[in-house]
Amino acid sequence: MDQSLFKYEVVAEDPKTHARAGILHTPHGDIETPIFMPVGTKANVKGIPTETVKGLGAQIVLANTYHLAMRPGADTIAELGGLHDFMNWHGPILTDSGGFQIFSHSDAVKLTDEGVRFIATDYDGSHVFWTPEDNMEIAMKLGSDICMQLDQCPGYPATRKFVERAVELSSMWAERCYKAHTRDDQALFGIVQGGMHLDLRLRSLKHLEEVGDFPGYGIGGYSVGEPHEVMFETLEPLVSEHMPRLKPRYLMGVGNPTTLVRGVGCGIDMFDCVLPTRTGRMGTAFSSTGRMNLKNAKFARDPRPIDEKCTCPVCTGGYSRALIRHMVTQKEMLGGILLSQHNIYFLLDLMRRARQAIIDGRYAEFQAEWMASEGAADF
RNA sequence: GUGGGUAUAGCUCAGUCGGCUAGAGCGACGGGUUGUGGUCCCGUAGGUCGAGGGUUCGAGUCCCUUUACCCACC
Repeated sequence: MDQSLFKYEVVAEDPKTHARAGILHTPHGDIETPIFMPVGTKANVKGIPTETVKGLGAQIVLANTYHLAMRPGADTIAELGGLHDFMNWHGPILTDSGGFQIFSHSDAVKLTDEGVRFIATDYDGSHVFWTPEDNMEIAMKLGSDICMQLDQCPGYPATRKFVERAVELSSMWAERCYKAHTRDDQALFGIVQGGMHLDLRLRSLKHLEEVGDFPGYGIGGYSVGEPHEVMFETLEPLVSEHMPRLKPRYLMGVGNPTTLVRGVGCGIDMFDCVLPTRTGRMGTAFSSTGRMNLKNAKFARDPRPIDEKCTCPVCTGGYSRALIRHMVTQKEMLGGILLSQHNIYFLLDLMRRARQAIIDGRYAEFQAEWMASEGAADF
C-alpha cells in the first residue's frame, strides 16, 4: 500500500479532552474527522439514492465484503469497474471484512485457525470457506478505499478465555491479511479486539503494531450488549493513552448520538452504525429532544416537522410528523426512507458541529452541553 | 311464507366428547433495534360467546323460544 495516498493529518486537538479534528486523505477524496459513516451494506444505503446520501453531507460510506461476495460477487463488481462505479458512489468507500458476520451469523459459521466457513443461510444455503487471504483478494477486487482485516468479534458477556482466543485469532489473521494485501490504492486497517479487558485490548494493539505499519485502526467488539459505562471503562484509556496519535481510530458499529459525542471526547475519529437507518425504517427518529417513536398516536395530528431545530431536507421540506406517522404505520416505504435521511443527517450534523467545537478549542463545553440536553436523555 | 345456514375481541375466524382464568392472525396501544440474517422482535389492552329461558355438578358447545343477516325454494 502506498502510505502517501492515505495520509492522516491532525488539524486541531482539544485542550481539555482527547478529541481531535483531522483530515484523512483517500484516493477518492478527503474525509474530515470526526465523521459518521452511513452504512450501505449491499452497495446502497437502504432506501436512499447516492446523490441524496451526498446531499446529506456524507463524505464516506460503508459496504460489506461478505454480502457483496455472496451477491453479486466480487468478480462481477470488478468486471463492472469496481465498487465505486458499481454503486454509483465516487467518494471514499470503506468495506467491512465479514468479521462481524462471523459474530452475527454465529449459528451458521465454523471457525478454525485457517479461516471461516459460512453457511450462507441468508442467501442460498451454500457453504463458503474463506481464509484471510481469500478475504483480502475479495476486498482488493471490490477496490474500496479502505478495507478491514478479517477478525473475530466476541459478544457480551463472554468469558475471558473466549475473548483471549478471539484476540489471538484476530492477531494471526491481521498478519495474514497484511501480507496478502498488495493493492497500492487501498488502505488496510487492523482491528483491535479484547472485549472489556484493557490488558487484552493492549495486547491486541501491540500485536497489530508488531505486524506492520497499518494506516489506521478499527476498534471492534464494543456495543455488543454491554452497558455503555462498561464500554467507556476500557475504551477511554485504550484510545486516549495507548493508540498512536497519528493514525485514524475507527470505533466500529457505534452508535447512538450520545455515544458518538463521548467517543469523540475519547479521541475517536470515525464511526459507523446501522442505527439511524435500521431504526429509521422502523419508525424511530433522533432529535434534539431525544428519541422519537413516530408510530406513537400522539403524532397523528401533529403538523410540525420531526425536529423543529433540524435543518435536514426532510424537516425543512414540509413533511409533517402526522404524514410520517401515517406512512410508517401504513408501511409506506417513503416513511422509512425519510426517517433514514433525517437520522443520517442528524449524526452527520452532530459530527460537523463536534469538529467545529474541537477546532474552536471548546469540545469539553460542547460535550457537557450535549450531555445536559434533552437530546442525550434517551440514549 | 317454507327449508337450511351463520352469529365468539375493532376485523377475519378457531374453539375437540359439555370440563381449569374462552384463543389465533390482523388491527390498536407501548417498547426495542449499535462493523444490516430486519415489512423484524418483545410486551399491553380489548369478550354479557346475538338475546331470553331450560337440561346439567358444570354450557361458547346440548334443548326450546326469539332477533338479525345469508342462501335455496315457493
